[in-house]
Amino acid sequence: MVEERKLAVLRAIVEDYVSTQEPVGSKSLVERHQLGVSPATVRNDMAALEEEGFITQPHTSAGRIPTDKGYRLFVDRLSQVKPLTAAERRAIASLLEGAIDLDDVVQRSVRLLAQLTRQVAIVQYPTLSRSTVRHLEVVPLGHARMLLVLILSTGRVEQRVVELPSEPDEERTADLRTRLNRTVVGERLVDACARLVVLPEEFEPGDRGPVAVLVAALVEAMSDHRSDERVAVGGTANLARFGDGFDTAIRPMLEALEEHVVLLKLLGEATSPSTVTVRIGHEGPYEELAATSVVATGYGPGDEALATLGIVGPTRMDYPGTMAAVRAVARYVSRILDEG
Amino acid sequence: MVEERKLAVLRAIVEDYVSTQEPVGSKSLVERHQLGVSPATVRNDMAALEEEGFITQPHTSAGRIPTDKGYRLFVDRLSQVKPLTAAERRAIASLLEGAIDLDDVVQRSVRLLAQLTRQVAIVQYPTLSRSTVRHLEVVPLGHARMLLVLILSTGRVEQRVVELPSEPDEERTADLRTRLNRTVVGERLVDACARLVVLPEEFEPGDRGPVAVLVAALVEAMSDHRSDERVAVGGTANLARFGDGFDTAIRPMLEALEEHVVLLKLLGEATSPSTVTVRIGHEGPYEELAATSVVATGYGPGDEALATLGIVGPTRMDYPGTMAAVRAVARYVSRILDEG
DNA sequence: CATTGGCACTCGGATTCATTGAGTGCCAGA
DNA sequence: TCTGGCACTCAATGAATCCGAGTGCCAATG
Repeated sequence: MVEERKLAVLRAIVEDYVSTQEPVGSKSLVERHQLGVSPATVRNDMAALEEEGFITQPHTSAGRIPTDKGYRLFVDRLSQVKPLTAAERRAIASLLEGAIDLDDVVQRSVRLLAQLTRQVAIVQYPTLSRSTVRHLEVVPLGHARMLLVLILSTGRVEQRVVELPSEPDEERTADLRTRLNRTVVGERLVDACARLVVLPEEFEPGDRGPVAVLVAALVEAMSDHRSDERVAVGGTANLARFGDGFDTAIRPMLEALEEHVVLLKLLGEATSPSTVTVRIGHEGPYEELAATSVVATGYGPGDEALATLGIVGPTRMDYPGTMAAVRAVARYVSRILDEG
Repeated sequence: MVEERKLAVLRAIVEDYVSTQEPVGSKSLVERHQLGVSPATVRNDMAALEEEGFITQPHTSAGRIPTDKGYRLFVDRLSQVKPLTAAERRAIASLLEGAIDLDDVVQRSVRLLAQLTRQVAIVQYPTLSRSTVRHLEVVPLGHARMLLVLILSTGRVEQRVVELPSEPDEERTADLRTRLNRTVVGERLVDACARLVVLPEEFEPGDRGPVAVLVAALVEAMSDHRSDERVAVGGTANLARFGDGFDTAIRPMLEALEEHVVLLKLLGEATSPSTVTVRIGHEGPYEELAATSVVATGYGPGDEALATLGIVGPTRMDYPGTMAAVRAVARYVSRILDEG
């Protein structure tokens, strides 16, 4: 028995099963692929593959389907990168070029990814932790209320309204604006936070109270939004194509899609845009989603992974194609962030 | 034949069908309700109701199910307002009290509505057209770029970055800020737009260019966001409970949920918070959603309908309970907007 | 005249049973 | 090591049957 052919058989099984969604038998295998051997030989290989846990039969007298372990081997060693078509590349470029701001980029990406892969797409909004503060504006609203507007290098704008113990006069406000900006502009969020918390000490004792209130709101805006990271979801209609295990598989999926925390955990740690992470079935963190796989990667300017994007779909999916699409979108988005 | 009893029969049919999800026959009807007549009599009534188009049989020798027309009659004349339980009232109050800003109110409402009705909930973000301008801030970002921050009476904040032909000096900026605020503060968005477009004429001919650029951005921010109204969606996992017509009904639903324009059309015109609109099956604007009903109502401060919220579910739903929940949430949200 | 009990009739859904065929494992032979 | 042959398994398919909930109609009744 040739080891190499055994792997070829596994590859053929995965490919056939993904495209037909039906258990594949030895006969149809030799018909559809040039394996150069008889069905009986393939059967021997299949028996061995099953022994090793790469494939399994749903019931005796049926063809084989890949196990999670089988998909894993396929993804790691058997699949070739499937280049996108020119049309697809153009579609990506033209759709993303038109974006007007950061949020728009994210929303377009999610739609794009869903269309390309025909799966449910998830795009995390860029994390703020790595970005820097571009400007901080303090706007008095009257009645001792202040609007804080935080503008970040990624283009994101955060705002908070805070209530002060008393209405500060115009001069104090201007002074505050200057000093706050001097403290945070150009700094990374983490550093900005660190410098902010000690800022009140530089003020007159009488002014420390109000300043502390402002600082607290700012620190909250910065760190709060770092943990409570937002995600965009698209292509949920593709769930309807899930196939057989409909209500068993779709229910937990719909629930997961409502919980952004769950989605973030699904996407996992942001990796470099050139590395695509594939998590197959049980490898994921949720037992209820054992029938789904995640294909994800990081993205961000300058090859630095600011956030994660990816897709979720049935374990039985076209991994090479999906991985290519995910990687391509991540690269394009990264490039756009580079320019912005 | 007593006309009144016929209606009682229809009511009983609707109630039973909604709770059991199965066609209801004459015998089980008299068992479960105190109609005081025999099955044979009920059969006569049912024949009449079918003749008039209020009920139908899926196939001969089966029980009856209500038609859209039957549900309509039920909703209009037969259903009683089902008061919420004390626990539900408390849940609404406590969940909504904790909201920190407008967006948070909307997001909490959508979750609340989904939980109460166990349907897919949709809440439109309050329309800006009726709200007034509270403050307008102009922040120079350097490199001839300006940040415009628009704060509205509803608490919503819109921002735009505009690029000017040249960097204005500090004095000009301050002057601009003052004059812009004098023009728009306190005005409704529509009026603010109207006054803005003629504003450049008040400036020196040389300054009109930059001012016009700013005005254009502001007008865009105001009117743009009026048409491109946003909606929040929640409780999609409830789609999994849709029942039988799963993939026929769920597919178009998932697609609709991705298209906010479609959702807005589904919700329809905002009505007064005290009026709950019910659109049953074919009464809605989309043929593909003929198996779904919409229960919606307007909400907003001071009984003025700023936006719409509601739920979408199968025609076979608990209308009285759903209507009560929708109305209750709309009232609570309106009250909160009143205070804000 | 509305109501009721009786009765024949319908027909979808469940049950059973036989058939089919794709697919397997195993073995002897090339 | 591969192959053809062969007996075996078992899900899926379809025909035949049964069951019963539910109906419509009618004659009898208060």
